[in-house]
Amino acid sequence: MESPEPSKNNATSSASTISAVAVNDSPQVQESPFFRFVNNLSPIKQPAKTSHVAQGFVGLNSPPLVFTSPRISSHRETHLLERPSCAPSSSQVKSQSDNRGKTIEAPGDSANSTVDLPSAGEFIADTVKDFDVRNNATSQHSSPPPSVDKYLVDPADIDQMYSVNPDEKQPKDTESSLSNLAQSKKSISEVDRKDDPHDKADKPLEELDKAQPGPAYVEGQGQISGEKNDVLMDLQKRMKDHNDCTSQLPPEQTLQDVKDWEDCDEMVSTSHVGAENVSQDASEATLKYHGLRRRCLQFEEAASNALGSGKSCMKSSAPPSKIKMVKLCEPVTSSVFPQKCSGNSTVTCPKPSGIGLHLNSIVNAMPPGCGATTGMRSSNNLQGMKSASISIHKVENMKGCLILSNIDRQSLVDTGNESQANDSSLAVDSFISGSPSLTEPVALCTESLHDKRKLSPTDDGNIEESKQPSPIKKKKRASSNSDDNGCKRCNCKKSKCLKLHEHENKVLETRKQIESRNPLAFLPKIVPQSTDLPSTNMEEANLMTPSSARHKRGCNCKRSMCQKKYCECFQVGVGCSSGCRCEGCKNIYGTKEDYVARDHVSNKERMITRIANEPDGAFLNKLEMVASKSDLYDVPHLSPLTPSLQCSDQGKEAAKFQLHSGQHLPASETDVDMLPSSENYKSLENSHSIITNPEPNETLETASYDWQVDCGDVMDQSSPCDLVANILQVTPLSNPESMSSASLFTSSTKECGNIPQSQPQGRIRLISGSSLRWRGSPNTPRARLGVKHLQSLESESRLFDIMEDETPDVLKESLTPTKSVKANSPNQKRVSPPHGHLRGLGSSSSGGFRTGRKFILKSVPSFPPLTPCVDSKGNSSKGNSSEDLGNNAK
DNA sequence: GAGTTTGAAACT
DNA sequence: CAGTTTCAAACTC
Repeated sequence: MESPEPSKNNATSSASTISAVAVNDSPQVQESPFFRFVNNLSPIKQPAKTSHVAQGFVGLNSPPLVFTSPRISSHRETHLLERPSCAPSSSQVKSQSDNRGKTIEAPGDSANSTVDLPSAGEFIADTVKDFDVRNNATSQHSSPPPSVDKYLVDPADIDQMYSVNPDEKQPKDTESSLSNLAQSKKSISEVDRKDDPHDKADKPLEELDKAQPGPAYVEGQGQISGEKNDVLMDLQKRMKDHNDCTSQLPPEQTLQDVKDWEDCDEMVSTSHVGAENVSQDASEATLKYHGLRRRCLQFEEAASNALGSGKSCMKSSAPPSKIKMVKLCEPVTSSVFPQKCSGNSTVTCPKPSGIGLHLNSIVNAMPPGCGATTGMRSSNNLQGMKSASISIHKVENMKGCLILSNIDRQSLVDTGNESQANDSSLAVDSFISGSPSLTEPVALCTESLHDKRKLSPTDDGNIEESKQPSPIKKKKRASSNSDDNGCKRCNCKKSKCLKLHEHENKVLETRKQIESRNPLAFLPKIVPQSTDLPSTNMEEANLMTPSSARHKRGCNCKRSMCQKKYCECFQVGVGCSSGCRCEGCKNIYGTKEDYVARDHVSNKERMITRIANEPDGAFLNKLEMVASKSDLYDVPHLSPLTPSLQCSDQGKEAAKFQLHSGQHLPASETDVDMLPSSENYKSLENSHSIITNPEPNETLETASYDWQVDCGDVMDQSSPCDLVANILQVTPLSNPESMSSASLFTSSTKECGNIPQSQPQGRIRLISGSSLRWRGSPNTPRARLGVKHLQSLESESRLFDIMEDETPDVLKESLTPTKSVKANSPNQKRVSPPHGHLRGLGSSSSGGFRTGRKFILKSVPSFPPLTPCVDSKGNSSKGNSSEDLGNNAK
């Protein structure tokens, strides 16, 4: 940070980058005619610092080709680091608008404008090219999976990138968050190369603050050609439809749509990159899209934060952290949520889903890069746009991930920067706790997390006050002697405690060493319970007790009964879990004994309540309507989509499996694989009656029967609303990207590992059925259902295996479909799944689902994987997820 | 503030 | 893996 030396840049920058730096930095270059020319172009004639800005600015107005080449190269180098094409695209659009808005304003404020402009302006031209190239390659894939790959980034690279601009990671405004993020990402590379580290740290923040989408932004939209307007309008329409359906639509679709939009934006931006201006209408539409993107991006951002949090968080200081904190808090309480949402994005605000996005942005998105364990979540964040529950879940996960990532970063970054470690911890703490002070030690961070959950949404910034008013807390803090740096002070004198600030350097070194030996060494002890389903309403928020989080290692109390601070679990305000070896546990936050049962029940209740409170009542209504209209066996108009059919089949299979094996599949698994058809859904609803009067004339019927059987148990516990809710949640699963949503379920189920999953299964199944309706593709003949059913069987069996075993090995060992089918299906009719067909649809869906499942599994782990998570990649994800889980468990 | 209790960590 | 020792924090007075 301090010294923008070539050496630093070398890691990420190419020769071109170096050259650019040299141009800017070297006095010779500055004196060169070219440099003069550049400076003349931009109002800012400051040396190196502004130079890059000027370049960016110049690029916008009159892009000198000379700079472009290095930029392009640099940009492309960082290209890998950047997430999906959409992010850049959005960034481009936004950057343009911002730049223009800034350009208008810029004259007055050169410093700020310069800062913003460079990132946006510089990259625009370059990025346009890149995007064009990308679009050629990737635009064709509207499907999420390909984009997911893009998300994969080398953590180290990401770290470097983000580390450069700590400020950028925490945009104050959600509106600006996207643009800022994109800008930051883009600008980071150049800024690092060109700018003085100080500038990086200080100015970006200012820029971000000013970069907020204001009138200037709208104005900046400028003018757009009629065609573009049409396109934008079209997009807008779609967006509106989306919004209407978004809550209803499965995350998958949402993601796809978002991506589509992004692609569209990209297309627009790229095509018009030159000097195009976007009309206000278009801008509005784009803004909406941006809102969606923002969500996605925010997830990414969150992930990025986790990755790069080290520096970004550190210097961002209170404001950014606050902002994020707010976002985090939002999900907790629905009441708060709307307010905050209203401000920024029109599209997402009204719905909790929007919160989810924000949350997602904050949390789980632990992108591949997030520290050692974060990887999975980020992907989830990206995907889990819709359900508030998902968002909440993500938020929690994000918190954990952020913490972890930050911590990890601490250790990792510390090596390079001593101050960073402290800063990162602070950032983490501040970020999590939302306390502006950034004074709490990392250890407290986890507490703040839990406390937050307890806190009312209104508490926003001051968690500390709201935390545990009990004197104990204060005492603890006092004892901990957390200093301003966020490092926990202690009185360890004989233990060579690394916490002692006196030995900051030693601490850093030691940490580094320790980290090298054990990457997870500095992970937070408290891990947010991934199984906890996100809560959209107050009830759920209330449910978010500290017990929702668990001590990573668990306590070993034998005398204190976990009622005193001797107990680590109690200390951090979390309930004891199965991992605890305490005796006579009486932890007020939750006893070990109650942990399993309570968790299971709570998850179920949360699901129900969330569904009931789902803001998107329309969606539920639709589902109900569809269900009412369609008969179990006659649902021509409802025509379940092919995926749904598969799902239904799968669900049946799952049900069969349960019946025979007696094992309960986690709902998440079934959710992922199964897209319940309307028929199935209805059958589920009528499961009881069906059971009594089964009419399995056809394979489909049989399947429904099985479902019913399985659902029977579920139905007892879950109301139709649950089914609907489950369906809603499940729906997203159809898309691979939607896996994030699915991940919620999976995660919950996973953590609940000990908990009987009978109910979850039923829910899952039900969900799958409902999802079918929702998605209802054009009519699908029953025959299809039969075929798909077979396919679904395979997928289900695999899912079963995966779900049953939380361990990665199990996940890897996808059960052969035949195995599960034979054992499970009471009705031998469907036993043999058509492999070919499955691979076509099912496998694409099932395979994709698998992948998605895998993703889910990964996302579930509270800790980010050390290796960059490959969310999109099923196999890798499986292994990683499992590994992560194992690590987390440990 | 001193002394005791407690659990974690390190060590054997 | 179990037992012991050391240590610092939590707790009590």
